[in-house]
Amino acid sequence: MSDQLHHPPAEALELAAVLHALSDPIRLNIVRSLADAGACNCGAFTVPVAKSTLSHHLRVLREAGVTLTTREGTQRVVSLRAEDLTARFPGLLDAVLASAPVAA
Amino acid sequence: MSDQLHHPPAEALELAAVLHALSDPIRLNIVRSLADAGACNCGAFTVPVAKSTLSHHLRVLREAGVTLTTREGTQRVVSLRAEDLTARFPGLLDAVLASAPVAA
DNA sequence: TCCCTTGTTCGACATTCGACGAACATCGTA
DNA sequence: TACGATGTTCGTCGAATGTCGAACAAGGGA
Repeated sequence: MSDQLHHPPAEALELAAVLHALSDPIRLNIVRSLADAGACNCGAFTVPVAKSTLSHHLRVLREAGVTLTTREGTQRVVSLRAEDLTARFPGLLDAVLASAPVAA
Repeated sequence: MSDQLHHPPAEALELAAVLHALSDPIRLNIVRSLADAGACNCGAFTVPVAKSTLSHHLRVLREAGVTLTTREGTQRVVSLRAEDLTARFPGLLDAVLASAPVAA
């Protein structure tokens, strides 16, 4: 297997795919956690789903180009691709994060 | 039936719903047309789908609070709720429109 | 009145999505 | 080597989504 997980290059990010990735409450939650905490391993997210489901959501985010996932020993470290996103879609991530105080 | 179509009030717009409404290429196309042309009747959109499908997409946009639809005789006039969206999610619509030059 | 234009609504259908548990792979460590 | 921790992948399920055509509703003219 590729020891590198699939990530789209920065210039290939598609708006519809990014918006779709962000349009799920669970994933929005994950993105907010990442914006707050910087980077997390997969187990650090407090989402009310099974780990296989979490893995699925992280994959959607990763394949849309929203997050970056790297191997760190037996763990995965997930972080926001904030710079790539902002370069491709200026203001989008900021607007989403500003509007997404979860419960609001 | 209600001669008024259902539209969520400005303060009830949900981010995930708005993002989901915008995450479809066809709907993104519609939103861009509206941003350019101001307001259109349903038939004015040049989208490659059947009219029933277009009607469905317009409903999704309307129920997410992205567009406003009013009756105008036998036609419907569809417009962007740009002010409501910007008030609720500052910068979001601008970012989407700036990034959505369709073919880009 | 009859008909045409404009959209909506109603099934039907295939596809996708989100969710789960079970099984598997990988790495670090005892 | 054996085991435990961490995630991924697989198979499955039900619900939602996108699409279409056909039927329907409402207005405006001829």
